[in-house]
Amino acid sequence: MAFSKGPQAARITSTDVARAAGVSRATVSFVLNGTSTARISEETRSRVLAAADELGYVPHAAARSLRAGRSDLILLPAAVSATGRLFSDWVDDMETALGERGYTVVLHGNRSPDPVTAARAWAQLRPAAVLAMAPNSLTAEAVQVLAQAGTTAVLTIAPEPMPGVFTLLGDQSDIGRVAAEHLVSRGRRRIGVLMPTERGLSAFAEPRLAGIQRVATVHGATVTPLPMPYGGEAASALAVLCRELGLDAVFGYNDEYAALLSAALNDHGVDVPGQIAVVGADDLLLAQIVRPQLTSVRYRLPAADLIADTVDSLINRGTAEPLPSVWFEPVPRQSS
Amino acid sequence: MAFSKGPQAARITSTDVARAAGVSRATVSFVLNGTSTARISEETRSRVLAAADELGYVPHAAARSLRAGRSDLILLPAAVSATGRLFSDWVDDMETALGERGYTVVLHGNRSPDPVTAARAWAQLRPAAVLAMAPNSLTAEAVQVLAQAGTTAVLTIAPEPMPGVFTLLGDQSDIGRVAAEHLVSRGRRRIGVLMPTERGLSAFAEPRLAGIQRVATVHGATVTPLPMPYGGEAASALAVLCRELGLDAVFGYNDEYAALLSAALNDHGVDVPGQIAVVGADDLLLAQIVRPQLTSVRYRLPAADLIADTVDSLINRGTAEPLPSVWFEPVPRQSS
DNA sequence: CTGAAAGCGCTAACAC
DNA sequence: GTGTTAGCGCTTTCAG
Repeated sequence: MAFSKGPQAARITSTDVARAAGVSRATVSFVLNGTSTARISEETRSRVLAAADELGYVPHAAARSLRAGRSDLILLPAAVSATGRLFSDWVDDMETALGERGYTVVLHGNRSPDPVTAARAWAQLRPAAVLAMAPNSLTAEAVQVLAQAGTTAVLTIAPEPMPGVFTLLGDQSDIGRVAAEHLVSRGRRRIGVLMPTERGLSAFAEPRLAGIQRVATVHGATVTPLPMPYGGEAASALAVLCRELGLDAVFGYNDEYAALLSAALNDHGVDVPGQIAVVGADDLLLAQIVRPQLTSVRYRLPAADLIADTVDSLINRGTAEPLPSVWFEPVPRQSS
Repeated sequence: MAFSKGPQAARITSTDVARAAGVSRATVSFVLNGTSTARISEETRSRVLAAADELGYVPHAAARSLRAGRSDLILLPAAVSATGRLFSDWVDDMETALGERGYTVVLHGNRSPDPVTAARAWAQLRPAAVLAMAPNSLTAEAVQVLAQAGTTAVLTIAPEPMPGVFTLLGDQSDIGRVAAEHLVSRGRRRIGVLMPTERGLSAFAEPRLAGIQRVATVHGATVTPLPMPYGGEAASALAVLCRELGLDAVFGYNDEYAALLSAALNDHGVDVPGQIAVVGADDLLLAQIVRPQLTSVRYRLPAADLIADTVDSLINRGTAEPLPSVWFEPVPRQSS
């Protein structure tokens, strides 16, 4: 496709609007922001609005927040690809809820090697709030970086409260714990744990593994970590390995990986759950689609509206009421 | 969890760095941006760098781009939840590829009723580029809004070139066409078309339906649109309806919806593909996991690196070489 | 009720 | 080589 740039369109600023409406820039600002300290006549008001509309004026967010000293940007660090449907639906709801409260939500795919580097990248944008939902995405130093950039509304999920951060109490290792307790109660003792090799997922996978190991130790079960990239051949190879190792159960990291492995086991003539039980996590619809239907671990976050109110309060008052913990429960189905 | 705001951290600006290093703000700027017009002594350079590091200085992106008249922000309007794995992997690759080229990629979940409103929301951020990959997310007027905001690097996918926009040639209706041709060649004549009711998806679903209708008309097949929300009960109800309507094939919108329906058909004793053939789209791994394995339509986008180069060229030179079209092909499996 | 004026933090001519 | 200076587009006192 041939493509060449059209003529550069004129850049419209509030000065242009002011000139067109025959008022000062200050008046334009008052009208457009509905500032109540200044009373603007209805006639002036509509003239300004008409001029802005006519010229196709769009305010410059950067200039606005630079001057105002606050921004309406909320940063949600998350790699889309590392996002199951459960979380992405929640993100969607958060965007809606925060949008209704006047914020601009933006997802920032996080390619940083460590929390401080990541925090620096976020801090450049001077967001009003950062919602760091991935485990271990924050350290004290990272929080400090954000604070120095003026972002004091920081929210995260962690096993215990982090200083200076609004912490949603929740522990990924509980997912492992719940899954392991379920498997052990079903008599399984040789548990494999699928570890996805995709970047960004080990932060979730490691604690899940740890949770399983804790339960296993108590009940004298063995735990074997099984690295696996998301793909059919890898799953097939791993299915063979599972049989060779004589495992009687696999925790599949989440439903997607678990379903992949379960199908591969099936292809290799391994009966699920007869020979090997498989448990996933996230309780995606996928778990109900596949056969055998997949046992899963569901987690629930507080409702988006509740969290949005919290974030809003954090931004405006610097403090917020505690929220209920993140909460995990097993959903037994055919695969275990 | 109780939470209260800690002490407000001091805001560090380049002035602070300059003072700490005993130089002017200009010198700080030169050092930090590696501006080559000014020669800075190695000694000054390292003193500035040390001071910046010491103070934990993070540049203010808004101030920077306000002054420089250009931003390194690239906006990718996309609702995470409306994103299949195929697309989200591509997004991930784009973030990496553009990140390597010095850009900050940000996803903007698009809750706007129309393209112009959406464009206005994007334009507020004055991005260097907008990658509007969802069909029909752009109109001439929306492009105009972006151009007035200084965003001339706009990329989209559309059936034919849009003026002022770098258009990746590709037509969602081809997905429907490919699917319908496949079904017709297998002797199917009573085709149902699953239409997801989730917001944001009709832009994809409508053209796919249109593509199917075109093929059906030619071959004397009937087409029945079947609205369905993403969920187990809805799928179940629809399975019953499919049987009642005497359909012999269903195009499932994409693999996720198709798999859901296929499982529901199975639950209701309908043989797939014996009685009803099911075809998905996107060729997700899911299609290989489910039984019967799902026939799908795969599409391929040009490689992320290629598109990143195009975007870079669009930003810096205002023009770019044509790219290969988006490309669709059927992937026959057991379900049809 | 409206306008003049002072910056927010930063960059890039242009001086020295 | 390094510093001075003039803004980028906007908000917000403070006068009138």
